[in-house]
Amino acid sequence: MSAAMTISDPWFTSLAPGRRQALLDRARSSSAPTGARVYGVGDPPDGLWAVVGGEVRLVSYPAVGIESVAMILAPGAWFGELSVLDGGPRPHDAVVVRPAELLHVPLAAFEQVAAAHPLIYRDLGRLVCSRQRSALTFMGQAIAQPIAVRLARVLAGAARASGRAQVQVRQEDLAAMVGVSRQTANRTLRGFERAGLIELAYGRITVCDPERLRAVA
Amino acid sequence: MSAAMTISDPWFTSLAPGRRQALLDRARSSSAPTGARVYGVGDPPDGLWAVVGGEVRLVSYPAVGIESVAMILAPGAWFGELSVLDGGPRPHDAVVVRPAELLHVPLAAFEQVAAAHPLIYRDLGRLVCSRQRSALTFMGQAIAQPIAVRLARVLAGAARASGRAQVQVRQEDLAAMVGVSRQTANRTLRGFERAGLIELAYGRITVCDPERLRAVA
DNA sequence: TGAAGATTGTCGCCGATTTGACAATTGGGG
DNA sequence: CCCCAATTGTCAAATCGGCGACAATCTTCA
Repeated sequence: MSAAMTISDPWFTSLAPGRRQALLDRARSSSAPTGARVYGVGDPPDGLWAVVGGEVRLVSYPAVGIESVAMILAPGAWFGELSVLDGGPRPHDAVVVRPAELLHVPLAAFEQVAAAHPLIYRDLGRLVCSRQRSALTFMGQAIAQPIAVRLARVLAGAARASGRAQVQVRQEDLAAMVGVSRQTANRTLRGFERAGLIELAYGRITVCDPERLRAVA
Repeated sequence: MSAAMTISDPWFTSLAPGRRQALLDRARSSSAPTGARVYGVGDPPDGLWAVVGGEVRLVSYPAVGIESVAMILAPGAWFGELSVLDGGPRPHDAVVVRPAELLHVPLAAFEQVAAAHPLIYRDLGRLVCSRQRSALTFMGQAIAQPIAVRLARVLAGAARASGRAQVQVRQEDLAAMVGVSRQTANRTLRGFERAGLIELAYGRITVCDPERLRAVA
Protein backbone atom coordinates (compact mmCIF):
# COMPACT_ATOMS: atom_id res chain seq x y z
CA MET A 1 0.00 0.00 0.00
CA SER A 2 2.88 2.36 0.65
CA ALA A 3 3.86 2.36 -2.99
CA ALA A 4 1.54 5.20 -3.85
CA MET A 5 2.59 7.29 -0.89
CA THR A 6 5.73 8.55 -2.57
CA ILE A 7 4.05 11.87 -3.22
CA SER A 8 6.15 14.30 -1.26
CA ASP A 9 3.81 15.86 1.26
CA PRO A 10 5.80 18.22 3.45
CA TRP A 11 4.05 17.13 6.61
CA PHE A 12 4.13 13.39 6.15
CA THR A 13 7.70 13.28 4.88
CA SER A 14 8.83 15.30 7.88
CA LEU A 15 7.60 12.63 10.28
CA ALA A 16 10.11 10.49 12.12
CA PRO A 17 10.39 7.19 10.19
CA GLY A 18 9.12 5.14 13.10
CA ARG A 19 5.93 7.10 13.52
CA ARG A 20 5.39 7.37 9.78
CA GLN A 21 5.63 3.62 9.46
CA ALA A 22 3.39 3.09 12.46
CA LEU A 23 0.69 5.15 10.77
CA LEU A 24 1.06 3.31 7.47
CA ASP A 25 0.98 -0.05 9.23
CA ARG A 26 -2.43 0.73 10.66
CA ALA A 27 -3.83 2.45 7.59
CA ARG A 28 -6.48 0.81 5.45
CA SER A 29 -6.64 1.54 1.77
CA SER A 30 -9.96 2.24 0.10
CA SER A 31 -11.33 3.89 -2.98
CA ALA A 32 -14.25 6.26 -3.28
CA PRO A 33 -16.22 7.46 -6.31
CA THR A 34 -16.89 11.05 -7.23
CA GLY A 35 -19.47 12.54 -4.94
CA ALA A 36 -18.77 10.24 -2.02
CA ARG A 37 -18.66 11.88 1.38
CA VAL A 38 -15.72 10.75 3.49
CA TYR A 39 -17.24 12.43 6.51
CA GLY A 40 -19.71 15.22 7.16
CA VAL A 41 -19.99 18.39 9.20
CA GLY A 42 -20.72 17.63 12.84
CA ASP A 43 -19.66 13.97 12.68
CA PRO A 44 -17.61 12.69 15.61
CA PRO A 45 -13.99 11.98 14.65
CA ASP A 46 -13.50 8.63 12.97
CA GLY A 47 -9.75 8.82 12.46
CA LEU A 48 -7.14 10.22 10.14
CA TRP A 49 -7.35 10.25 6.35
CA ALA A 50 -4.96 10.72 3.46
CA VAL A 51 -5.48 11.30 -0.24
CA VAL A 52 -3.42 8.84 -2.30
CA GLY A 53 -5.01 9.59 -5.65
CA GLY A 54 -7.82 11.70 -7.03
CA GLU A 55 -9.08 14.79 -5.24
CA VAL A 56 -10.93 15.54 -2.03
CA ARG A 57 -12.33 18.89 -0.98
CA LEU A 58 -13.21 20.23 2.43
CA VAL A 59 -16.34 22.33 2.17
CA SER A 60 -18.13 24.32 4.84
CA TYR A 61 -21.50 25.97 5.09
CA PRO A 62 -21.07 29.40 6.65
CA ALA A 63 -24.81 30.06 6.37
CA VAL A 64 -27.87 28.18 5.27
CA GLY A 65 -27.83 27.78 1.52
CA ILE A 66 -24.26 28.97 1.16
CA GLU A 67 -21.47 26.58 0.32
CA SER A 68 -17.83 27.49 0.56
CA VAL A 69 -14.91 25.34 -0.50
CA ALA A 70 -12.33 25.71 2.23
CA MET A 71 -9.54 23.53 0.96
CA ILE A 72 -8.57 21.41 -2.03
CA LEU A 73 -6.62 18.27 -1.13
CA ALA A 74 -4.30 16.65 -3.64
CA PRO A 75 -2.52 13.28 -3.46
CA GLY A 76 -0.18 13.17 -0.49
CA ALA A 77 -2.32 15.35 1.73
CA TRP A 78 -3.49 14.12 5.12
CA PHE A 79 -6.66 15.53 6.61
CA GLY A 80 -9.12 15.15 9.45
CA GLU A 81 -6.43 15.93 12.02
CA LEU A 82 -8.36 18.63 13.85
CA SER A 83 -11.13 16.46 15.23
CA VAL A 84 -8.75 13.56 15.88
CA LEU A 85 -6.60 15.78 18.05
CA ASP A 86 -9.28 17.60 20.05
CA GLY A 87 -12.11 15.10 19.79
CA GLY A 88 -14.58 17.71 18.58
CA PRO A 89 -17.02 17.42 15.69
CA ARG A 90 -15.87 17.67 12.08
CA PRO A 91 -15.85 21.30 10.94
CA HIS A 92 -16.17 20.40 7.24
CA ASP A 93 -17.71 18.03 4.80
CA ALA A 94 -14.99 16.00 3.11
CA VAL A 95 -16.25 15.16 -0.38
CA VAL A 96 -14.61 13.27 -3.21
CA VAL A 97 -14.39 15.38 -6.35
CA ARG A 98 -12.39 13.01 -8.55
CA PRO A 99 -12.41 9.21 -8.07
CA ALA A 100 -10.06 8.85 -5.14
CA GLU A 101 -7.77 6.40 -3.46
CA LEU A 102 -7.74 6.99 0.27
CA LEU A 103 -5.87 5.83 3.34
CA HIS A 104 -7.74 5.60 6.60
CA VAL A 105 -6.31 5.26 10.09
CA PRO A 106 -9.35 4.56 12.29
CA LEU A 107 -9.53 6.44 15.56
CA ALA A 108 -8.88 3.36 17.69
CA ALA A 109 -5.88 2.47 15.55
CA PHE A 110 -4.55 5.99 15.84
CA GLU A 111 -4.84 5.85 19.58
CA GLN A 112 -2.85 2.62 19.58
CA VAL A 113 -0.17 4.37 17.56
CA ALA A 114 -0.27 7.29 19.98
CA ALA A 115 0.08 4.99 22.97
CA ALA A 116 3.27 3.57 21.49
CA HIS A 117 4.51 6.85 20.03
CA PRO A 118 3.28 9.78 22.13
CA LEU A 119 5.20 12.23 19.97
CA ILE A 120 2.71 11.57 17.19
CA TYR A 121 0.66 14.20 19.01
CA ARG A 122 3.36 16.75 18.34
CA ASP A 123 3.31 15.78 14.67
CA LEU A 124 -0.43 16.13 14.51
CA GLY A 125 -0.20 19.45 16.34
CA ARG A 126 2.24 20.71 13.75
CA LEU A 127 -0.18 19.79 11.01
CA VAL A 128 -2.84 21.85 12.75
CA CYS A 129 -0.28 24.64 13.09
CA SER A 130 0.28 24.77 9.35
CA ARG A 131 -3.47 24.98 8.83
CA GLN A 132 -3.68 27.73 11.40
CA ARG A 133 -0.97 29.74 9.69
CA SER A 134 -2.84 29.43 6.41
CA ALA A 135 -6.00 30.58 8.14
CA LEU A 136 -4.24 33.58 9.67
CA THR A 137 -2.87 34.82 6.36
CA PHE A 138 -6.23 34.15 4.75
CA MET A 139 -8.04 36.22 7.36
CA GLY A 140 -5.65 39.07 6.84
CA GLN A 141 -6.08 38.93 3.10
CA ALA A 142 -9.83 38.56 3.29
CA ILE A 143 -10.51 41.89 4.90
CA ALA A 144 -7.57 44.01 3.73
CA GLN A 145 -6.84 43.10 0.11
CA PRO A 146 -8.76 43.94 -3.06
CA ILE A 147 -10.62 41.26 -4.92
CA ALA A 148 -8.03 40.69 -7.65
CA VAL A 149 -5.33 39.97 -5.08
CA ARG A 150 -7.51 37.53 -3.17
CA LEU A 151 -8.54 35.71 -6.32
CA ALA A 152 -4.97 35.47 -7.56
CA ARG A 153 -3.86 34.06 -4.24
CA VAL A 154 -6.56 31.42 -4.12
CA LEU A 155 -5.88 30.41 -7.71
CA ALA A 156 -2.13 30.21 -7.24
CA GLY A 157 -2.62 28.24 -4.05
CA ALA A 158 -4.99 25.79 -5.68
CA ALA A 159 -2.63 25.23 -8.60
CA ARG A 160 0.38 24.73 -6.37
CA ALA A 161 -1.52 22.46 -4.00
CA SER A 162 -2.75 20.21 -6.78
CA GLY A 163 0.64 20.21 -8.46
CA ARG A 164 -0.87 20.80 -11.86
CA ALA A 165 -1.61 23.89 -13.92
CA GLN A 166 -5.17 22.84 -14.62
CA VAL A 167 -7.50 23.39 -11.69
CA GLN A 168 -10.95 21.88 -11.92
CA VAL A 169 -13.11 24.40 -10.16
CA ARG A 170 -16.25 26.29 -11.04
CA GLN A 171 -16.05 30.04 -11.10
CA GLU A 172 -18.94 30.00 -8.66
CA ASP A 173 -16.84 28.04 -6.18
CA LEU A 174 -13.92 30.39 -6.59
CA ALA A 175 -16.26 33.30 -5.97
CA ALA A 176 -17.52 31.68 -2.78
CA MET A 177 -13.96 31.08 -1.59
CA VAL A 178 -13.10 34.73 -2.00
CA GLY A 179 -16.45 36.01 -0.84
CA VAL A 180 -17.70 37.78 -3.94
CA SER A 181 -20.49 37.15 -6.41
CA ARG A 182 -19.97 34.90 -9.39
CA GLN A 183 -20.30 37.82 -11.76
CA THR A 184 -17.59 39.83 -10.07
CA ALA A 185 -15.27 36.83 -10.00
CA ASN A 186 -15.91 36.27 -13.68
CA ARG A 187 -15.05 39.85 -14.55
CA THR A 188 -11.78 39.69 -12.59
CA LEU A 189 -10.88 36.30 -14.04
CA ARG A 190 -11.37 37.50 -17.59
CA GLY A 191 -9.07 40.35 -16.73
CA PHE A 192 -6.43 37.81 -15.76
CA GLU A 193 -7.10 35.94 -18.99
CA ARG A 194 -6.62 39.06 -21.11
CA ALA A 195 -3.31 39.59 -19.29
CA GLY A 196 -2.26 36.08 -20.24
CA LEU A 197 -2.07 34.85 -16.65
CA ILE A 198 -4.70 32.14 -16.94
CA GLU A 199 -6.97 30.42 -19.42
CA LEU A 200 -10.64 29.92 -18.76
CA ALA A 201 -12.61 26.88 -19.85
CA TYR A 202 -15.82 25.11 -18.90
CA GLY A 203 -15.41 23.89 -15.35
CA ARG A 204 -11.68 24.43 -15.15
CA ILE A 205 -8.99 27.07 -15.15
CA THR A 206 -5.46 26.70 -16.46
CA VAL A 207 -2.72 28.72 -14.84
CA CYS A 208 -0.39 29.80 -17.64
CA ASP A 209 1.91 32.12 -15.73
CA PRO A 210 2.22 31.12 -12.06
CA GLU A 211 5.03 33.64 -11.57
CA ARG A 212 3.06 36.71 -12.46
CA LEU A 213 -0.06 35.34 -10.82
CA ARG A 214 1.74 35.16 -7.49
CA ALA A 215 3.16 38.59 -8.22
CA VAL A 216 -0.40 39.93 -8.31
CA ALA A 217 -1.06 38.36 -4.91
CA MET B 1 -11.75 36.49 15.93
CA SER B 2 -12.69 36.42 19.59
CA ALA B 3 -11.49 33.60 21.73
CA ALA B 4 -13.39 32.69 24.85
CA MET B 5 -11.03 33.20 27.75
CA THR B 6 -12.50 33.61 31.18
CA ILE B 7 -10.45 33.81 34.32
CA SER B 8 -10.76 30.07 34.69
CA ASP B 9 -9.22 29.32 31.37
CA PRO B 10 -10.80 26.19 29.88
CA TRP B 11 -7.55 25.06 28.30
CA PHE B 12 -5.27 25.37 31.30
CA THR B 13 -7.76 23.93 33.77
CA SER B 14 -8.28 20.94 31.48
CA LEU B 15 -4.61 19.97 31.70
CA ALA B 16 -3.62 16.90 33.63
CA PRO B 17 -2.45 18.11 37.07
CA GLY B 18 1.07 16.79 36.57
CA ARG B 19 1.66 18.68 33.37
CA ARG B 20 -0.07 21.79 34.66
CA GLN B 21 2.19 21.83 37.66
CA ALA B 22 5.26 21.14 35.53
CA LEU B 23 4.48 24.23 33.48
CA LEU B 24 3.89 26.38 36.54
CA ASP B 25 7.11 25.13 38.15
CA ARG B 26 9.13 26.38 35.22
CA ALA B 27 7.21 29.60 34.68
CA ARG B 28 8.73 32.95 35.56
CA SER B 29 6.55 35.80 36.66
CA SER B 30 7.06 39.27 35.26
CA SER B 31 5.17 42.49 34.81
CA ALA B 32 5.00 44.73 31.77
CA PRO B 33 3.77 48.30 31.35
CA THR B 34 1.22 49.49 28.82
CA GLY B 35 2.72 49.54 25.36
CA ALA B 36 5.33 46.89 26.03
CA ARG B 37 5.81 44.32 23.30
CA VAL B 38 6.00 40.76 24.62
CA TYR B 39 7.16 39.59 21.21
CA GLY B 40 6.90 40.81 17.64
CA VAL B 41 5.87 39.52 14.24
CA GLY B 42 8.58 37.33 12.75
CA ASP B 43 10.42 36.68 16.00
CA PRO B 44 11.60 33.14 16.61
CA PRO B 45 9.66 31.39 19.37
CA ASP B 46 10.88 32.24 22.85
CA GLY B 47 8.46 30.11 24.80
CA LEU B 48 4.96 30.05 26.16
CA TRP B 49 3.20 32.98 27.82
CA ALA B 50 0.18 33.51 30.01
CA VAL B 51 -1.74 36.58 31.09
CA VAL B 52 -2.18 36.71 34.86
CA GLY B 53 -3.46 40.26 35.08
CA GLY B 54 -4.05 43.19 32.78
CA GLU B 55 -4.62 42.79 29.06
CA VAL B 56 -2.56 41.66 26.09
CA ARG B 57 -3.58 41.87 22.46
CA LEU B 58 -2.36 39.94 19.46
CA VAL B 59 -2.24 42.27 16.48
CA SER B 60 -1.34 41.52 12.90
CA TYR B 61 -0.52 43.64 9.89
CA PRO B 62 -2.37 42.22 6.89
CA ALA B 63 -0.97 44.93 4.64
CA VAL B 64 1.48 47.78 4.99
CA GLY B 65 -0.06 50.55 7.04
CA ILE B 66 -3.00 48.42 8.14
CA GLU B 67 -3.27 47.13 11.66
CA SER B 68 -5.77 44.53 12.74
CA VAL B 69 -6.40 43.31 16.27
CA ALA B 70 -6.71 39.55 16.02
CA MET B 71 -7.33 38.58 19.59
CA ILE B 72 -7.85 40.12 23.02
CA LEU B 73 -6.30 38.12 25.84
CA ALA B 74 -7.64 38.41 29.38
CA PRO B 75 -6.24 36.99 32.63
CA GLY B 76 -6.03 33.22 32.47
CA ALA B 77 -5.23 33.07 28.77
CA TRP B 78 -2.13 31.31 27.49
CA PHE B 79 -0.66 32.39 24.20
CA GLY B 80 2.33 31.94 21.92
CA GLU B 81 1.60 28.23 21.50
CA LEU B 82 1.69 28.23 17.71
CA SER B 83 5.36 29.07 17.26
CA VAL B 84 6.37 26.96 20.25
CA LEU B 85 4.76 23.91 18.69
CA ASP B 86 5.94 24.28 15.10
CA GLY B 87 9.06 26.37 15.64
CA GLY B 88 8.00 28.95 13.07
CA PRO B 89 8.11 32.73 13.42
CA ARG B 90 5.54 34.61 15.48
CA PRO B 91 2.49 35.47 13.39
CA HIS B 92 1.45 38.40 15.62
CA ASP B 93 2.73 41.22 17.70
CA ALA B 94 1.83 40.61 21.33
CA VAL B 95 1.39 44.02 22.94
CA VAL B 96 0.41 44.98 26.46
CA VAL B 97 -2.67 47.20 26.50
CA ARG B 98 -3.19 47.45 30.23
CA PRO B 99 -0.36 47.03 32.77
CA ALA B 100 0.03 43.29 32.85
CA GLU B 101 1.27 40.47 35.02
CA LEU B 102 2.68 37.70 32.84
CA LEU B 103 3.93 34.16 33.19
CA HIS B 104 6.71 33.02 30.90
CA VAL B 105 7.87 29.47 30.24
CA PRO B 106 11.08 29.89 28.21
CA LEU B 107 11.50 27.63 25.22
CA ALA B 108 14.27 25.59 26.80
CA ALA B 109 12.20 25.12 29.92
CA PHE B 110 9.23 24.06 27.90
CA GLU B 111 11.32 21.48 26.12
CA GLN B 112 12.42 20.11 29.46
CA VAL B 113 8.79 19.80 30.45
CA ALA B 114 8.05 18.12 27.15
CA ALA B 115 10.90 15.66 27.60
CA ALA B 116 9.42 14.57 30.91
CA HIS B 117 5.79 14.83 29.81
CA PRO B 118 5.48 14.14 26.06
CA LEU B 119 1.71 14.46 26.25
CA ILE B 120 2.15 18.18 26.78
CA TYR B 121 2.37 18.25 23.00
CA ARG B 122 -1.16 16.94 22.79
CA ASP B 123 -2.28 19.65 25.19
CA LEU B 124 -0.57 22.32 23.15
CA GLY B 125 -2.06 20.86 19.99
CA ARG B 126 -5.51 21.09 21.49
CA LEU B 127 -4.94 24.76 22.24
CA VAL B 128 -4.05 25.30 18.59
CA CYS B 129 -7.17 23.32 17.66
CA SER B 130 -9.39 25.68 19.61
CA ARG B 131 -7.79 28.63 17.85
CA GLN B 132 -8.26 26.90 14.52
CA ARG B 133 -11.94 26.33 15.21
CA SER B 134 -12.34 30.01 16.06
CA ALA B 135 -10.59 30.91 12.84
CA LEU B 136 -12.83 28.62 10.81
CA THR B 137 -16.03 30.12 12.16
CA PHE B 138 -14.57 33.59 11.73
CA MET B 139 -13.75 32.92 8.09
CA GLY B 140 -17.25 31.69 7.49
CA GLN B 141 -18.75 34.74 9.15
CA ALA B 142 -16.43 37.15 7.40
CA ILE B 143 -17.65 36.41 3.93
CA ALA B 144 -21.23 35.33 4.48
CA GLN B 145 -22.72 37.52 7.19
CA PRO B 146 -23.85 41.15 7.08
CA ILE B 147 -21.88 43.82 8.86
CA ALA B 148 -24.15 44.19 11.86
CA VAL B 149 -23.89 40.48 12.64
CA ARG B 150 -20.11 40.50 12.37
CA LEU B 151 -19.78 43.57 14.57
CA ALA B 152 -22.13 42.17 17.19
CA ARG B 153 -20.17 38.92 17.25
CA VAL B 154 -16.83 40.64 17.67
CA LEU B 155 -18.19 42.91 20.39
CA ALA B 156 -19.87 40.11 22.30
CA GLY B 157 -16.73 38.01 22.01
CA ALA B 158 -14.50 40.81 23.25
CA ALA B 159 -16.77 41.48 26.23
CA ARG B 160 -17.00 37.82 27.15
CA ALA B 161 -13.28 37.31 26.66
CA SER B 162 -12.33 40.20 28.91
CA GLY B 163 -14.90 39.23 31.50
CA ARG B 164 -16.13 42.78 31.82
CA ALA B 165 -18.85 44.83 30.15
CA GLN B 166 -16.51 47.71 29.34
CA VAL B 167 -14.27 47.00 26.38
CA GLN B 168 -11.44 49.42 25.72
CA VAL B 169 -11.23 49.52 21.97
CA ARG B 170 -11.27 52.24 19.35
CA GLN B 171 -14.05 52.14 16.82
CA GLU B 172 -11.33 52.18 14.19
CA ASP B 173 -9.92 48.94 15.58
CA LEU B 174 -13.34 47.34 15.62
CA ALA B 175 -13.83 48.39 12.02
CA ALA B 176 -10.51 46.81 11.04
CA MET B 177 -11.46 43.58 12.81
CA VAL B 178 -14.61 43.14 10.77
CA GLY B 179 -13.17 44.63 7.61
CA VAL B 180 -15.21 47.78 7.11
CA SER B 181 -14.46 51.49 7.20
CA ARG B 182 -14.55 53.42 10.43
CA GLN B 183 -17.57 55.41 9.26
CA THR B 184 -19.62 52.33 8.54
CA ALA B 185 -18.71 50.77 11.86
CA ASN B 186 -19.71 53.97 13.61
CA ARG B 187 -23.11 54.03 11.92
CA THR B 188 -23.80 50.41 12.88
CA LEU B 189 -22.58 50.93 16.44
CA ARG B 190 -24.82 53.93 16.91
CA GLY B 191 -27.66 51.76 15.72
CA PHE B 192 -26.83 49.31 18.49
CA GLU B 193 -26.69 52.19 20.94
CA ARG B 194 -30.12 53.47 19.95
CA ALA B 195 -31.41 49.93 20.48
CA GLY B 196 -29.97 49.98 24.01
CA LEU B 197 -27.53 47.14 23.34
CA ILE B 198 -24.37 49.10 24.01
CA GLU B 199 -23.10 52.47 25.16
CA LEU B 200 -20.46 54.39 23.27
CA ALA B 201 -17.76 56.50 24.89
CA TYR B 202 -14.37 57.89 24.05
CA GLY B 203 -12.07 54.93 23.47
CA ARG B 204 -14.35 52.34 24.98
CA ILE B 205 -17.66 50.59 24.53
CA THR B 206 -19.91 49.26 27.26
CA VAL B 207 -22.05 46.24 26.54
CA CYS B 208 -25.37 46.82 28.27
CA ASP B 209 -27.33 43.85 26.97
CA PRO B 210 -25.07 40.89 26.17
CA GLU B 211 -28.10 38.68 25.63
CA ARG B 212 -29.62 40.62 22.78
CA LEU B 213 -26.21 41.43 21.37
CA ARG B 214 -25.48 37.74 20.94
CA ALA B 215 -28.98 37.32 19.55
CA VAL B 216 -28.06 39.72 16.75
CA ALA B 217 -24.98 37.58 15.98
C1' DT C 1 -27.92 11.77 -31.55
C1' DG C 2 -30.72 14.82 -28.99
C1' DA C 3 -32.39 17.07 -25.16
C1' DA C 4 -31.88 18.77 -20.57
C1' DG C 5 -29.13 20.63 -17.15
C1' DA C 6 -25.03 23.07 -15.83
C1' DT C 7 -21.76 26.66 -16.49
C1' DT C 8 -20.03 30.79 -18.45
C1' DG C 9 -20.17 35.62 -20.44
C1' DT C 10 -22.28 39.99 -20.10
C1' DC C 11 -25.72 43.51 -19.50
C1' DG C 12 -27.85 47.42 -16.40
C1' DC C 13 -29.65 49.01 -12.19
C1' DC C 14 -29.55 49.80 -7.40
C1' DG C 15 -28.14 49.74 -2.82
C1' DA C 16 -24.32 49.74 0.19
C1' DT C 17 -19.75 51.11 1.25
C1' DT C 18 -15.63 53.72 0.68
C1' DT C 19 -13.45 57.93 0.49
C1' DG C 20 -12.51 62.55 1.76
C1' DA C 21 -13.61 66.20 4.50
C1' DC C 22 -14.69 68.80 8.55
C1' DA C 23 -16.52 70.01 13.18
C1' DA C 24 -17.11 68.55 17.93
C1' DT C 25 -15.55 66.17 21.82
C1' DT C 26 -12.31 63.91 24.88
C1' DG C 27 -7.96 62.78 27.26
C1' DG C 28 -3.26 63.34 28.34
C1' DG C 29 1.18 65.70 28.72
C1' DG C 30 3.95 69.75 29.20
C1' DC D 1 -4.27 74.20 33.71
C1' DC D 2 -4.25 74.60 29.00
C1' DC D 3 -3.10 73.13 24.53
C1' DC D 4 -2.58 69.49 21.26
C1' DA D 5 -3.35 65.10 19.60
C1' DA D 6 -6.57 61.48 19.32
C1' DT D 7 -11.13 60.00 18.71
C1' DT D 8 -15.84 60.39 17.48
C1' DG D 9 -19.93 62.03 14.81
C1' DT D 10 -21.62 63.35 10.43
C1' DC D 11 -22.16 64.66 5.65
C1' DA D 12 -21.92 64.43 0.42
C1' DA D 13 -19.92 62.54 -3.67
C1' DA D 14 -18.16 58.75 -6.02
C1' DT D 15 -17.20 54.11 -6.45
C1' DC D 16 -17.80 49.25 -5.93
C1' DG D 17 -20.06 45.14 -5.83
C1' DG D 18 -24.54 42.50 -5.58
C1' DC D 19 -28.56 41.01 -7.90
C1' DG D 20 -31.60 39.76 -11.54
C1' DA D 21 -31.78 38.65 -16.13
C1' DC D 22 -30.68 36.44 -20.37
C1' DA D 23 -28.11 34.30 -24.20
C1' DA D 24 -24.46 31.28 -25.45
C1' DT D 25 -21.75 27.37 -24.70
C1' DC D 26 -20.58 23.00 -22.85
C1' DT D 27 -21.38 18.35 -20.65
C1' DT D 28 -23.86 14.49 -19.68
C1' DC D 29 -27.06 11.08 -20.00
C1' DA D 30 -31.02 8.93 -21.95
